[in-house]
Amino acid sequence: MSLPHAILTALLEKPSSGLELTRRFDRSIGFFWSATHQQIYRELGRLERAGLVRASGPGAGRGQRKEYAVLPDGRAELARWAALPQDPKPVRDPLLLRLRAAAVLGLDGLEGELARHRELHRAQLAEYLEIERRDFPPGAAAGENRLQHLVLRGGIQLESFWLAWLDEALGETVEGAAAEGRE
Amino acid sequence: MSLPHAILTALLEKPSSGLELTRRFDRSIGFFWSATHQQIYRELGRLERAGLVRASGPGAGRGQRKEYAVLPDGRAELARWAALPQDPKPVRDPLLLRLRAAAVLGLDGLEGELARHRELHRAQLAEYLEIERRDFPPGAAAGENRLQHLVLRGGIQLESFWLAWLDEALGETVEGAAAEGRE
DNA sequence: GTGCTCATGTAACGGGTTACATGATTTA
DNA sequence: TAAATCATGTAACCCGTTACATGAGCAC
Repeated sequence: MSLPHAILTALLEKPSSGLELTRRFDRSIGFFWSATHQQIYRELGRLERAGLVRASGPGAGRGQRKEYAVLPDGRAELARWAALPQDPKPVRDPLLLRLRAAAVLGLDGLEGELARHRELHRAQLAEYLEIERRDFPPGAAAGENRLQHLVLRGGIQLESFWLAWLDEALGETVEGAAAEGRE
Repeated sequence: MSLPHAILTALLEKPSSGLELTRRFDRSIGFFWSATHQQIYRELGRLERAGLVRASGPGAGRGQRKEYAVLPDGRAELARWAALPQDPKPVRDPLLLRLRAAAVLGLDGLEGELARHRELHRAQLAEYLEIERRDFPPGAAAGENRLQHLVLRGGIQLESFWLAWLDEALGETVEGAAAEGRE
C-alpha cells in the first residue's frame, strides 16, 4: 500500500506526466521504491478517480500527454499515511535462499553469482557516491536537503553492507572449495 | 518465483506437514524468506500436482495430517533454479519513502517511528546474536555449517546497518528540530 | 458435549510482472 | 510515407495478505 503514496510524493516534488514519472521512478525515487509504467498508469487512474490528483492537458485518449498535479485531498492523504505506524517488512532475499539451497544440495558454482552480485552492488555504490559528490558537497550547509541526504546515505551504507558481506562470502566459498580439495 | 523453492529446500532439510513448515517459516527459513500458512498450503498443492513432492498420511481431507517429501524431480528443479542467474531486486522500503514524503511535506513526528524501528532492529539483532552464540560457538570447526553461518552473519550485519543508520537519522532529526527551534 | 488446539483448507482482493496494443508526433 | 519515438493504455497471471471455514482429537 505504498505505491500511490510514492506517486503523490513524486508529484508534489514536481507535477509530471505518466512517462516522466516512470523515468523518475527509474532514477531518484526508484532507488528506494521501484515501479513500472504499467503500475504507474494504473495507479494514476485510481488516484484521479479518487479525487487525489488532477489531470490537465488534451482530453482523454491514447498518446495524448496528460500532466498530473496533487489536489489538497491528496496532500492530506499522504500526510495521514506518512504518520501511520508501519512495521519493517521481514527480509526476503532470493540470494540467501539460494545459499541455503546450496547448503542442502551440496551445490557448487554459486561463486560466479556471488561475484556478479558483488559487481552490481559495487556499481550501485559508485553511482550513489557520485550523486552524493554532485548534490551534497561537503562544504554546503545541510538545510532543507537534510532528509534527502540522509536517505542517500542509507542507500550508500546498504550497498556497503552487501559489498562487505559478499567479500566475506566469496572468501568462504574459496576456502570451502580448497578444503574440499584437500579431503 | 522463490516460494516453491524455499519450500523444497525446507522439505529437503526435513520432510514435514504444512503446519510444521509454517512454523519453520516463522523461525529459521523465515529470517530471509517469510510466508504465511495460506501461501504454503497453496504452494504444496501445486508442487504435489506438478510431481515435485509426494504427500503421505491418511487420505485427503481437512484436519488430516499429511507429510510431504521431495521427489527426484523436485530436487532437480531446485538445483536448476539455484544455478540460474538472478539479479538483486531493487530496494523497496516504505520507511525511506516516508522520509522522502516528510521532506516535501515538512512533516514532523517521524522521530517516534524511527525510534520504534530502531528498537525492533535492536531486538532482531539480539536474537540473531543469541542464535550465533548457541549454534556457532567460536571454537567449533566450521565444516558443513559454513553456509548457514554465513547467511546468519548476513542477517547480523544487515540489522547492524539499520541500527547504525537509524541512530544517524535520529541524531539528524533532533538537530533539525533544534535548528528549527532556533530560527 | 463444550471448548481448545492441531491441522488443512477456501475466497476475495490488491500489488507486481510481463507481454502486448494503440494513438500521436517527429524525422528521414 | 515509412520509421522511430513519445505516450498512454489493456490483459493475464502469479504472489502476498486478510478473513474466514471445516474437520479431527483431546481435556474437562
